[in-house]
Amino acid sequence: MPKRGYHHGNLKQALVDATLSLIESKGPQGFTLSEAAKAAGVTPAAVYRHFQGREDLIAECARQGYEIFADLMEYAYEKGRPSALSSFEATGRAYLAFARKYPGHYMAMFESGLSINANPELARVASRASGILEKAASDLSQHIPPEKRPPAAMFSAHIWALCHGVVELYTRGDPGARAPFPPEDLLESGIGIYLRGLGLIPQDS
Amino acid sequence: MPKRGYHHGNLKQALVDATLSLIESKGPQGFTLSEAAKAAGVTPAAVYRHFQGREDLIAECARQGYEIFADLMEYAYEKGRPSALSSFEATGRAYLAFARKYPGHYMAMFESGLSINANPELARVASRASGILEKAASDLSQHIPPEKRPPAAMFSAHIWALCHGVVELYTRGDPGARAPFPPEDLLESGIGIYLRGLGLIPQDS
DNA sequence: TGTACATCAGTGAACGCGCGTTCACTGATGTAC
DNA sequence: TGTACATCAGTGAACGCGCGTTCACTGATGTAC
Repeated sequence: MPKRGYHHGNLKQALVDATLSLIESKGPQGFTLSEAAKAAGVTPAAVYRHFQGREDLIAECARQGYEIFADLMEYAYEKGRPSALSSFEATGRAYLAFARKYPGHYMAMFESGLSINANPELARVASRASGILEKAASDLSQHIPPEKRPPAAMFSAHIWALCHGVVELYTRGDPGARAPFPPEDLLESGIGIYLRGLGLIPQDS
Repeated sequence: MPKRGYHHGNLKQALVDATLSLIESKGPQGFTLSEAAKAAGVTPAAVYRHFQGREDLIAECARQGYEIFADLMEYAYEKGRPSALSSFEATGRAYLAFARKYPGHYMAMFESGLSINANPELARVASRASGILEKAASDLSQHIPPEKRPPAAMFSAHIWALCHGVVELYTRGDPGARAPFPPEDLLESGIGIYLRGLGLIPQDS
């Protein structure tokens, strides 16, 4: 990061990075544009060269997050093939891994309260991410007899909700949030029981 | 609410109520102490007669929320008896119903970022709430053969996470959050599949 | 019933502060010739 | 290679604003006698 001199060189990304670490430590509403500027070593006014304001800055963090997230999900999905089951399980694991590894991005995406649809670019990249999980769910649903097959969108929503709940409740380092089990184990076992309920894993395994 | 005159009469609760509706509309970090005071028809300084500050005000909202929440869960649990299964399912439904009916409380409890353990009274009432779900899970686990019985705390955590995920992802009126299914149905079907996976509901129902 | 007095909830002014945003500017960089 | 000039990223001062918090105060209420 060549920061010396009058011109920063790569201020836009430096601001995003500063914002990400502020979000991580103080929450998406817990910091100011001025703080982000200072953290990037720059005057608050300089931010306006690259972003329309605070909201826009957070949106860019979320956008980059969705991009990374979708890539990870895609990679997990591909790697699990050709087994639909292992693909599906891998995407669940990837979800949690992402939340762990990129907490700032995760919070910008899911906890900042920004409206996805207000920003077309954001909507596009977000739907790329969710599309992959839906694809994995749809592949998997082929293995359920048609007459008792629930809509793929439904169990992709179940898994998404379970993943999100585990992240929010058991992953945060909040003093006071006691995690009864490691989140990874919790998610793994939860998904296992769920898939057994769908008849996709033998009952006695 | 007798508000006329110099003395308010019930300012403490009026402040809590004002805060709850501010949280509901602007998020737990999206309002100021001064706004809450103004909404209650009072000078910001008056707040300090009843609370130590903003944080303390939110904590009281959360405390009242946990109290209501625990009562609802308890009621649902009792009402489902003596069937352990129906008790368990009822607590899941109660969770979602609470989140829907008391969004301000819910956000103060789960999205405000306040540390439960920093406030002993808050920790006490919060554990009363989670204790009920764990009890329901423990009752239910008696119906699983001991050798394949997972810890009750584990599947209470699974259900808690699923409930929370459904609320966060599919209940919020955010423009852009399309809910593929009504949250109630999503939760109901998710829990159903999960319980089938545990062998507590016949596979072909 | 009336009066004196203690209590205490809420006031309003004051404080220092950091915010977001604007603006004319400055000075580094890159390019044309 | 050198020079003139256009570009534009970042500066720093300024603005009006609302914040949280403190303080001496005021005036309503309740109670003792």
